[in-house]
Amino acid sequence: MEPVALSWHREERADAARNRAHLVEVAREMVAELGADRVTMDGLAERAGLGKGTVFRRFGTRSGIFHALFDEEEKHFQRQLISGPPPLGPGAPPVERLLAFGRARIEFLVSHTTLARAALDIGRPVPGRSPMLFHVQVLLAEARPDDAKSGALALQLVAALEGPILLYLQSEDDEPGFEVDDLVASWQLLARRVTAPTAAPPARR
Amino acid sequence: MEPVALSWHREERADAARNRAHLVEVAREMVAELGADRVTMDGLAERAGLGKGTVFRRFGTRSGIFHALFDEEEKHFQRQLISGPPPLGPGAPPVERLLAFGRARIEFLVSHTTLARAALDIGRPVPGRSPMLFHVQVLLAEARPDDAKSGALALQLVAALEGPILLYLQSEDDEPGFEVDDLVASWQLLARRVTAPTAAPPARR
DNA sequence: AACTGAAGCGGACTGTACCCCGCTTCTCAA
DNA sequence: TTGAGAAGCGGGGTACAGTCCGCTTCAGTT
Repeated sequence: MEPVALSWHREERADAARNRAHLVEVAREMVAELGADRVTMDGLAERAGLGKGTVFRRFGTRSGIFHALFDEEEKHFQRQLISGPPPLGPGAPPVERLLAFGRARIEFLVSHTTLARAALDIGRPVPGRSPMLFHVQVLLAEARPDDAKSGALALQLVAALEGPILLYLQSEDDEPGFEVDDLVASWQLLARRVTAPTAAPPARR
Repeated sequence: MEPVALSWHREERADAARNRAHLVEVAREMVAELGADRVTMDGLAERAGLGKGTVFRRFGTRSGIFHALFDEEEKHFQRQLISGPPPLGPGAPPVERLLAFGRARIEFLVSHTTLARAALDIGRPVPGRSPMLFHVQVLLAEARPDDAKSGALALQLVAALEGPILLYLQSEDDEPGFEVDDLVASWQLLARRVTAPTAAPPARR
């Protein structure tokens, strides 16, 4: 009888895992040293002492590398959300948590802008099942159980949060653009108003 | 006395303008025929009977081509905003216009997704002075003169509108993802609540 | 320990975005 | 009409992302 595949994913082989870890480490060095845009696949492979094929096998695409790097940072952030102290973590009322989330997320993204942007891959868009999305959706549902059924609202709030930094705003140098505090304040305004109890029944039409 | 440069931009030379127009035309054909991702600079140059250098001189970058194509569509859209019939154009109360804008913009982006995405260029982000941003900012200021001072709110609402389509959503094929109607409905909810008269004075803190 | 199929590896190869620079064409003023 | 300088043009050159496939290494099995 042939072995039944219980998990969809066979474990990564030991040497492969070793190489992945090493590549991530070297990549981080190179990003720190040269900036993300000067990191090339060939350069990374060479400096890591591995073949180019290996790099691509591990990360699939150039932005895959930055995605991997960024993901490590994300994990720290997510840990705050699920087991950190309130109001960011559990234990505060949903709206409070939403507001805290907004500030924390914006500050996080601002301090990781280059990586976050380098990790973006147009054509293969951000996975629909992102933890950020889920988090906002849950909080939203707690705060206003009536709406938010489709998840579109959560998606849009996340986009309102991340879009300006990922997509629209000149990251650094030259003119000021927007201040972080403005973004935080106005997202919090948005979140508060969306979750505020509706005074009158929703307008006809 | 040497001539003073009154405008920052000397007019484009006649042959150059001719070439640009021709390139745009050929590019549009090729996009329709092959899909945006199979349009190459060399291919475009060859099919247009021009040198590769010329293509780059005119559009600067690959996504520049799609940007040019997309801009033409945008112009039609913007015309609706500034001189079309209400509620999209002028003549309706601001909140009505905002709601109409949301629907129109989402439908517009959905029907031009591939071009819009191809026009995206990470690294050189969307110009801060976009007409969309301005439009939303004005309507917002009319509806709620008290807040929206920094413009961040308008930016975030635009991001909420465009982000899901440009960045987060799998554009076509496979599973449903989100329905356009969900996006429209929930953005309108967002817009309505943000502009709704606040019941109580803004919460302390 | 030896075997074996799967997983991983390397690096030559390909396609393409973007640069460069000598040559051509335009524009405008005299 | 012509001369001069600027703007535009072409296409070969470069660098890099991503593919391919024959060889090597691993990890269970006997």
